[in-house]
Amino acid sequence: MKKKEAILKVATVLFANKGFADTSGQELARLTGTAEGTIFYHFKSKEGLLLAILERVRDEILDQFERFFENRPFQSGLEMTEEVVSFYLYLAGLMEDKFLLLHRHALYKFSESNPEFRENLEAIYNCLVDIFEKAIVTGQADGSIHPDIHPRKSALILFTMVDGLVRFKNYNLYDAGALFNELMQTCRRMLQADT
Amino acid sequence: MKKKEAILKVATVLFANKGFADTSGQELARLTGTAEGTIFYHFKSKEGLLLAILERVRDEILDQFERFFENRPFQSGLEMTEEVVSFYLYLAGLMEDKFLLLHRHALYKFSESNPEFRENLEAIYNCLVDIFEKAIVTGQADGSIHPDIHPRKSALILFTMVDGLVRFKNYNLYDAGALFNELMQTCRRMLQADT
DNA sequence: CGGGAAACTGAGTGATTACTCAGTTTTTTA
DNA sequence: TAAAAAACTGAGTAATCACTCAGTTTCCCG
Repeated sequence: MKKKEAILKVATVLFANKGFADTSGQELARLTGTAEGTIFYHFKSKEGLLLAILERVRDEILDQFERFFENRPFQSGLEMTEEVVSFYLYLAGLMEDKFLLLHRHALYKFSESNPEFRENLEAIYNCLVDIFEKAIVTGQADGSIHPDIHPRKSALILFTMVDGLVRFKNYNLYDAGALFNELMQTCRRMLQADT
Repeated sequence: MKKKEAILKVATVLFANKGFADTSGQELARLTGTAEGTIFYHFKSKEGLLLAILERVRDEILDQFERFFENRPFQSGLEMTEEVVSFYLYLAGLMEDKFLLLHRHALYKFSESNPEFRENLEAIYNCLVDIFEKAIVTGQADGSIHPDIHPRKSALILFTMVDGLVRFKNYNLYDAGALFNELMQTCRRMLQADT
């Protein structure tokens, strides 16, 4: 069981940073100190290995958000939204490789032929969007968020924004950290009720 | 010259939709009706072909925005911003393959070793962000955009949002078209001066 | 211990890859 | 129209790929 763990760990980093097609079984074996055959003993194929990684990432992200919400009192729906955005960015830093992997095209390519990929991706994305939506609905109930806002659609916009920022950061296109305050301000302006 | 054009055209579609590593010279030759040797007669390598495509995409995008601004009167900076967002989304639909290609990891991987890739990517991104920034500055001058907004940073946030939506659309994750109105409303709320 | 199961090995396989090159066809030019 | 230049060809090459399999080691349980 030790080697299986090593393969999953190393493959996550390589698939995320080098890409699925550009990572060979040979390289994977070398870096994990295993024989190439071991990879195919534990996983039926390279695609199967990627799927196993995706399942882990889904579990981890869903688990992290579950723990985030445990016994956390929010002053208002607007504050809840802001804290979720903040936590998402924190998580993307903590699990950088895994979020990078989620932006890889290989996942979406396999999704077209293998429903298991799509199910896992949908579970992750829906979890995130659902949380944003719930926060907006809460905010509309307590008056901190403007009633004209469409909860689902705005949740998607919010997600687009945050996820896009993570992408920029991971690609080193712009200094995403410097945009944090601006992002929070944008969320507030976008959502808040008239004062 | 006819075959070179065909190779560039077909490779753009394949690299964008199948990926760089997953597109072979053999397939490219078959679909363009050329011999595989022809590809390497016109481009020194597969990487060189990708670079040639990227240069075309840059030229095309920069050209499109130049033409967009020709003799176009904007009522205000805020309106200008909204129209730029709108045009960006229109362009992403018109040049779907090319925008899909811009989200491919191969480009960013080559950017690390080949400065020509990075220069072209930066030219594209800076063009887009600069336009957003200029629109915000204009809006702050004419009073349609809130003075507290940081032009550059907000331009980046705006770009993040729009580009993220394009990504969702291209990946068929969510119906981006349905989010258009919400996006425009978000831009307005995010930027507009107090009323 | 003993023995069966699970984990692991690494040489081997056929397919595919990017790229080359010597030669042919087409186009341009004088 | 002849010669030079440019465009094009496709068989060939060495390397790499994902994956297999027959055999070995390690582990667990009675």
